[in-house]
Amino acid sequence: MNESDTSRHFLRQWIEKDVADGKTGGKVVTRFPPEPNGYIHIGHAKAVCVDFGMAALFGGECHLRLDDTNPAKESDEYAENIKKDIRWLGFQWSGDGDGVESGFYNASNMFDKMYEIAENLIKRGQAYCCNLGQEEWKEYRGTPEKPGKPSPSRDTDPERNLKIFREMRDGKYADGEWCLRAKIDMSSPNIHFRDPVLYRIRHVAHYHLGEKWCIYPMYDFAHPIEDALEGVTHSMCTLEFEVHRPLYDWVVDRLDEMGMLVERGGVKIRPQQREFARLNLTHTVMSKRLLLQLVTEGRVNGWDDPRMPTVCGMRRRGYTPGAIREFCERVGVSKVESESEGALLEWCVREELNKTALRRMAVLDPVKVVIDNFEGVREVELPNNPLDESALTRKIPFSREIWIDRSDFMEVPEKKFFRMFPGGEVRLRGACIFKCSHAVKDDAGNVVEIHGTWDPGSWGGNAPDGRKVKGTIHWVDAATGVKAKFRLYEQLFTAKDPLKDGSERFLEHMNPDSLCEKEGFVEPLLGTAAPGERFQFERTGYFVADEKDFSPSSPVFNRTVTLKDSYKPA
RNA sequence: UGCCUCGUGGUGUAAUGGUAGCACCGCAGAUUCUGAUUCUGCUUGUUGGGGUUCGAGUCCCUGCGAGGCAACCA
Repeated sequence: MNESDTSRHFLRQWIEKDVADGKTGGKVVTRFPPEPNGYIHIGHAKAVCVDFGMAALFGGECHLRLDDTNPAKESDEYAENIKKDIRWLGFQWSGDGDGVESGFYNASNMFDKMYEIAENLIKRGQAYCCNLGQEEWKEYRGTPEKPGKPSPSRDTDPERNLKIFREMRDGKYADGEWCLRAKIDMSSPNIHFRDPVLYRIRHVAHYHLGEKWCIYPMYDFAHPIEDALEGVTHSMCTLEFEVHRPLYDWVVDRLDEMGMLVERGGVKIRPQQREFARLNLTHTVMSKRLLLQLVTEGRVNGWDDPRMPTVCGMRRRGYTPGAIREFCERVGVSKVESESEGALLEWCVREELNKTALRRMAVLDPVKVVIDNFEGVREVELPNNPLDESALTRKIPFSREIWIDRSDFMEVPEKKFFRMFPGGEVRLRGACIFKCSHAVKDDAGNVVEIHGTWDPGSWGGNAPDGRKVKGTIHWVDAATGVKAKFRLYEQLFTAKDPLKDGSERFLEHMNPDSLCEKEGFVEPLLGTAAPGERFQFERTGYFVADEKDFSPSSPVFNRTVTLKDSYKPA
């Protein structure tokens, strides 16, 4: 990615201007703030690319901050996997790798500061404790069309508020009994200004801090504080937070009044929030809740199921970090809610793998071919990657009996089928020209064995008389081929938008054929592949040795993506 | 019917008052020992109406459409 390739989208122009205006104190600082309550998916990957990408573009830094302000749903397992996935995507926060991790933050590490700020707000008469119940709360808040009305506690004096707030902290009250609210404007057209809740009581242990707190800050209060205290200059998030922005600015203003904004290069750093459209992908769902449902109901085999849009799922599928980054670059950044096509992601994957994946031959649905006039064993030499000479070549044994794919044979060829059929000639990739004589069938009419002869003058693949053979098919030597399992993946959902009938009915759109398991043979070399290693199986697709289930004695390959196929029977 | 945001080919995005461009998808052809790759060509677009301007996708007004906001979630 160089500068001219990068789109000059509105966020970039925004930051450019702030840098020019000297607002950043010499360093652009962004942040990626996931909540550790699930695995990150391709949608988060776009945010990671934007957050880390913009920082890198301006020579600044991007913090990884776990926004762990709601202990009810968060866990260390999620936290660790988020870090792993971001590293895998190819991004680094300051100090990652040398154990310092100065660019890594937990929101929960700022709880002391947040509490102090909350007390300050109370003392300044800008926040108060409120004990409205759920129902009353709703009634007092009003609706978007109707202004709210003040809580009876709105004008309690700071002294008493401070006392109650400390009692909240000390565990004197039950969940929901009291909360701390900002004192702003109950009649604002923006509901987030109607005295929003700043702190709520939650008698729940925090995965990171244990029992230290029983009150926890709300996102709208915590986020601007985190940004400000970390010296973040540009805080980018998704569109639904646009309405929260005035509140974000309100908190930053209060921090400014309290003299709590950090200074850098003689400049007071005022964090600013801007919003861009989240990534949506066709034929999948992106909501953490729905993905969790797929996992817990066993509709897929875990968060890292290769059909999942999670980063760990895509990794297991064989997608590359580079392809994912390229995809995020290509879909662009804007404020238009849109749905990108999965085809573009697949194109990015093929684009990279075509250049880098070693070529191999694998037969997924084997049928035996006997070359009646072939004797002994010969060796075929083929390039590991015809696009990259430095990848060198490999040698593959070839003998009288081989496996080919069932789909490469037709007893009665249709028009424009130029693979194997009785009476026709086909090239066996890298080996020779073969003329099929007949097929042996079982009682049910299934082809069980194909016979024919080779042209002894054609070793290497070219006819001695220069005659053209249009079709070339792949094969695996039966004597030395290695048995292998293949997992063929397709879209998890048949509908472009699985949520079109509402999220409660999205399961109805699941693709029953999203996973198809096959058993066949691969060329001998593949028995020693490393888990996670990616290949192109010629004429078939890109595959990866499964990172969990592959072993030399029982090779398992996941299909990453098929090769483009322009074969259309006439 | 409150407030906020957004409408450019099938999809995603560019054009920042001056020739509507790029990519993916699709289609057609060339090359090819992968029906892949590569190469060439093609189809398809500014939400309607009014206004400002020499000139509007861009600015203004208005209609239409889409989305967001009424968790003590993030």
